[in-house]
Amino acid sequence: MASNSQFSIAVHVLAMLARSCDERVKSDYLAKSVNTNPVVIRRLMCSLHEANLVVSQTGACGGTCLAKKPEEISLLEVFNAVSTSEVFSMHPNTPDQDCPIGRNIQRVLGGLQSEIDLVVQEKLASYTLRDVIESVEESVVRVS
Amino acid sequence: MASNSQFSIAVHVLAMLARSCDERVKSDYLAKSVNTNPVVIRRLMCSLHEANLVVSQTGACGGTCLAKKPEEISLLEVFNAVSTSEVFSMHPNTPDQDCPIGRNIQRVLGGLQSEIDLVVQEKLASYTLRDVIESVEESVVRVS
DNA sequence: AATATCTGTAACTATACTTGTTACAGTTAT
DNA sequence: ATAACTGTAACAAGTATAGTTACAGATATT
Repeated sequence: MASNSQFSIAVHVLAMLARSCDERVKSDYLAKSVNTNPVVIRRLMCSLHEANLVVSQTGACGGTCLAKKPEEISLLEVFNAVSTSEVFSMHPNTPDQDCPIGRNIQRVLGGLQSEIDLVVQEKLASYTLRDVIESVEESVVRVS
Repeated sequence: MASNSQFSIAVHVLAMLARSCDERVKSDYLAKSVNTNPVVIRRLMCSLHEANLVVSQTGACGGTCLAKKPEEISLLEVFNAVSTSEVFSMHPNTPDQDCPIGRNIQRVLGGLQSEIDLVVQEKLASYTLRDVIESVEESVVRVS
């Protein structure tokens, strides 16, 4: 229960919202599909709302809708809305600055990290929520 | 102290070994440069040894050397030797199989994960330990 | 107006992962 | 023999994630 699956849940939930068009969807309903607790969904919705990806309404007959059309939501936006960590982390302790390698390794690793982030972001930016829905539909067709 | 920095430490340590050519390097010495405990280094060496990247010798005057030349060690090999997690994780619980989205989302996300892994791997494969050392040396020159 | 139904959010627990640390068995050079 | 290493087990500490309960606040319905 330790690794971050927020992005996976986010894509799942957003696909559900896209399927419901403009009808508000309740966190209970989404939680059942994801197989988790409604509060987990509502917490996630908070991040998605801050990123302007969804709109929620409180009260009876409340729920959540997409804030944009599926083809206007890239997976990069979703990722940035919920992601926390990088592909690899720097060591938290400062290396020995008296060592030629220790003094410079963080700069080199930082550059590598930036390059990797870039290709990941490019890949994520190349897909929208619409693409996800279409892939899901293809799977549905294949299965039936 | 929670995110995995094994890859960063591995690159740091391997760069140190490359700099010492065929001289055996002790875990105490490496630990000082990385600013951590020698056991952390020895544990990491275990993974690197399994991946045939280093050779160690026990006993007095023991220590570790590179098993190959720096230009023959790609960062992808290093990453695969130590990495554990993916860029994003699947939700651990199985989604509701009675829901059209729930039934298919894992397949779609798995495909995305594979694509992302591929571009990350390509990027990592494009660099060797030699490139890292050269970048470090460049930094040294810049600083002095 | 009263009620039922939602979201938003705080607080707490459980679990798992990573690192740091101590300790010691086994190996090797001197 | 002794000293100096690695390999590795065992445990503590810190932190991140998710699950859960509880409740305040908002809103539609009656």
